[in-house]
Amino acid sequence: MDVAHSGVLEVGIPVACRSCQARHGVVCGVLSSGQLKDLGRHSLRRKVDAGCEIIAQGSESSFYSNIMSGVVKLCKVMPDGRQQIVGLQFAPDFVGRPFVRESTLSAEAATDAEICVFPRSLLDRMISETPELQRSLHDQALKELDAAREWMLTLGRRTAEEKVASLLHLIATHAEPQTATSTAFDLPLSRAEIADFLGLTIETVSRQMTRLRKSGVIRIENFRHIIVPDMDELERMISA
Amino acid sequence: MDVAHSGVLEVGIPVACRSCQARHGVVCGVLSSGQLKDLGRHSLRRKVDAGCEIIAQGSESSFYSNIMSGVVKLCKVMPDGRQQIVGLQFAPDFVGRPFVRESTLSAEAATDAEICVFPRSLLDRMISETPELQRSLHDQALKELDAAREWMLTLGRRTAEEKVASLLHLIATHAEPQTATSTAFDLPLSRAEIADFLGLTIETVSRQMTRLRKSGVIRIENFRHIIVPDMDELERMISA
DNA sequence: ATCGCGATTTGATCCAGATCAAAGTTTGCG
DNA sequence: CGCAAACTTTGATCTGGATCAAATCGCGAT
Repeated sequence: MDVAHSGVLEVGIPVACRSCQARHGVVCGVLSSGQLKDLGRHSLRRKVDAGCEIIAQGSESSFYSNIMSGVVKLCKVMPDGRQQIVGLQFAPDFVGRPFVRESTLSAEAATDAEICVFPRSLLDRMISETPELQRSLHDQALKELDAAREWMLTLGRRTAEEKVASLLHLIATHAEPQTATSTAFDLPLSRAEIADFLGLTIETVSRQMTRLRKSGVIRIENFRHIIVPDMDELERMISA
Repeated sequence: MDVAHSGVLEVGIPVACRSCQARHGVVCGVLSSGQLKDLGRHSLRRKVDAGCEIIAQGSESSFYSNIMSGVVKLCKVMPDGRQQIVGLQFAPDFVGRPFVRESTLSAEAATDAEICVFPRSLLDRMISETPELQRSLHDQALKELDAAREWMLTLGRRTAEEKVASLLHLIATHAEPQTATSTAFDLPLSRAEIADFLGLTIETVSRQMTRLRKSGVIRIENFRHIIVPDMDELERMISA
């Protein structure tokens, strides 16, 4: 995936990583090379393991990130422990909510991932000053809004089988490589996480998965690796 | 509600309305008075009846609107007719998706409403040129994104009773007037629309409504008019 | 007023998906 | 290698909400 497209340019000066122990990152910057000077010393590339919480729900976070590789899940949990994944983000998405101190959701690496971290104060200022950056973040917000609303339809009106098919379609669409019709990919989510994304239980997810396998829509290897022989067939299941 | 806050200023020159038959509107404009001159002759205020479709799903729309009064529902429908309301908008929200030709959802007046209509081409240009407008639309997009994600939690993880309580809470929160704890309001949605917003059937909505009434959380008059004696109690039901 | 029709409520029954329970599988670690 | 803990699948049963089926209510038109 072309990272430069996202408005993120990698500069490549190796530095010690301040926030994660025993790892090192490289500096990266945002948008125009004129601004790289500003940002250079304040941002860094960082590796995070699967399960690592990038932003905690209800906390104030003092930084933003760009996803360089891997998958990040956005999650809301209720006081009694019920939880719902409200979005998946892939490279080169932006993580964090501009202009607002406290996050209403948590962001957690679903797979091992690399992110590029920026201090909030700096980036907030840059957003106000550079219209292209504002526009690029506005575009991503609108894209995420479309995705969220599409998922509301899935959560509210689709059956368990359609939900699972929708998830597979979503992942397949965002995880290359794919041939013309046949697609293979690794699921970035466990069964429990899939259940939390679809508003189902793990048992139901598992059962629908076997159902799709038995009906020939997908093949499963290693729990995680999925093959979709015919994407059209998968799309037909979603009736969309 | 303070409409000027939204970046919309009403100018108040009466003109014939081009798009709706037998009605008349008044010109209104966007943001700074310097730009009003530009926009003045191209936008108009318009009354729409409940049920009127402002933007059709899958169509290209050539205008944007601002809601001056009333409630607008955003709706997605599947080929087989299942449908899901994916958002409610109140004055002074902006309706329409900047920069994208085709809408993935329909916008329909849920109540009689007044909207202020702008030609797309003009506003797209203005958005690019005026950072405050861009910023204001960016903010609304982020607000809608938060609302959509909150609703995903409701759709995926709450029970029917909690869903209905969540809806009442949402409406109560956006429809004044309210005293310290007691609140009264008119529902802008029919039972069928509530069902489509909550991912339930009308029968379940009706049953949960009576349940809330019998347990004393709400009082119902006229199907449409609801009284919440104690908002705290309603909030406790949502566990949020 | 009364009629008629659509919206709402209420009741009876059904079923998709949840819950409870028990095997497999996979992975990491001593 | 072998065991333990976590994850996944499969099975049996239960249940919240859907579906099917009547009433009842409210409202505009005659």
